[in-house]
Amino acid sequence: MDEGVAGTKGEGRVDGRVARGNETRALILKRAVDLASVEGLEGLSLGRLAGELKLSKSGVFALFGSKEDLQLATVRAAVEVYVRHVVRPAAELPPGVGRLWHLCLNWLAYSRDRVFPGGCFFYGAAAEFDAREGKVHDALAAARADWRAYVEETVREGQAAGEIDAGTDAAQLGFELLAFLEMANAESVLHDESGSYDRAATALLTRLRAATTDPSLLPDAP
Amino acid sequence: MDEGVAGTKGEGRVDGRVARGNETRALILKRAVDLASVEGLEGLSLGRLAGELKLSKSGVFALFGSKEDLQLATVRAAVEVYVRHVVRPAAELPPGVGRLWHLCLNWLAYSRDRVFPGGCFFYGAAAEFDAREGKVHDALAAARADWRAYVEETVREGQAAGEIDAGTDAAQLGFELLAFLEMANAESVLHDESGSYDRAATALLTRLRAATTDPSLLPDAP
DNA sequence: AAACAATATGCACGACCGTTCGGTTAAATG
DNA sequence: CATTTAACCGAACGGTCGTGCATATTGTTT
Repeated sequence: MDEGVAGTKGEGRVDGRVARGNETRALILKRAVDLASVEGLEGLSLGRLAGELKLSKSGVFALFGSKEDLQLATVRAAVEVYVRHVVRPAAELPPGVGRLWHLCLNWLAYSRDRVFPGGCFFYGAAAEFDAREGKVHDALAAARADWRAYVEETVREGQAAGEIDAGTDAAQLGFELLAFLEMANAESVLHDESGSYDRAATALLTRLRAATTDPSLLPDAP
Repeated sequence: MDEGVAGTKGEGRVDGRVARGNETRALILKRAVDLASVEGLEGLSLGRLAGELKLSKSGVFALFGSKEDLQLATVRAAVEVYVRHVVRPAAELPPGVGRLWHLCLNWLAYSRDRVFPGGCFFYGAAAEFDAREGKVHDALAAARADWRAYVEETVREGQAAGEIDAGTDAAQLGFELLAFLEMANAESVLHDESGSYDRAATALLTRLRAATTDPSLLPDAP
């Protein structure tokens, strides 16, 4: 069984020591996701993390158990940030092509605003572990599969709402939209430039217009 | 001054020692590009490289001068492979939308056939160094810029040949085509699957059909 | 044959890596 | 109160990393 919130039992009482530990863990992970987005998950080092945060290396180690577990925890922490910036705001909108469009816009903002200093965390991490084996690869593959499935579901909801052509292949449309998003991130980070986000927005809008039943639901220009 | 072919002077005579060195260098780089495509350019290690090839670590080191120079040489070696598999075969076709289409097909084959065991070398390497500074980043950024410029030039040649709409924004079309290619590579390598190449081909063909003046120049299905 | 140049090696270095272990401090428990 | 439990530290371990350096080997030049 998994404790949703660590330390909760019966009433809201929490062990003060565990609470302190969770705070430290969160502090470490906050730094870890930023570091990993630039240097990679393998570039994470217990010593460096401890040094920057003025903790002992063995203390950091003890809080996670192993480097691999630290990497896995870092991935989970990045997922939370991702959901907060990209998924949740769009979920508040009614299903339809507008929600899909804003999902894309949120993603572009998440990348452009450098929520992670190295651009999209998962772009870098997935590229780093795509051809390897192990738990970290599996966690990243699962995270990406979830994200793709969510986008496809959003497409299907748009179809159910009558705003997206019923004949549209949801997986195909998702593939193309995500391709534009990731391409924008890649170009922008590599060349330290932001024009690619406009290109992506143009491409996204054109593609969505071709798939919607009512173009007036989408803006004229990005 | 840079020697295009090392050791050439006056006639075609080559120093036997230099020739041997070049062979060893090529042997090392052959292994290095494969290794780096899976483990990353930073994951390259002189000791491991030397061990696998039964050379001494200091010998490998002396041949390149530093790890950074080894990485740069590895990037150059990967460019050669890339040009041989993707660019050159398409350059033999007449300018037009057909050349552009085959450029994309070559890329898909280059990725799908795992010319590098970890998928497209530059996808991984660029993601690894995109947010860093230094010569390796610059080399990768330059390589990618060259590739994009080449694709755009191919688009413009197609326009000059009257096979692509004159009103098409070459940079925008290039952006979208490359997005599909890289997305296919990313999905395929991460999930160890090959269906994404079909998706990419479908997307590419649809996009090219929308931009060409004569759809009969393109196949009906990928 | 002598002088030279380039490849390749063996050995050692300092730095950093993840990990282990014993010990200290402080909160919860009885 | 004493005891247990959890966070955290300091020091050390075995390994690997990139890098120097002195030297042997091999090919070229005069």
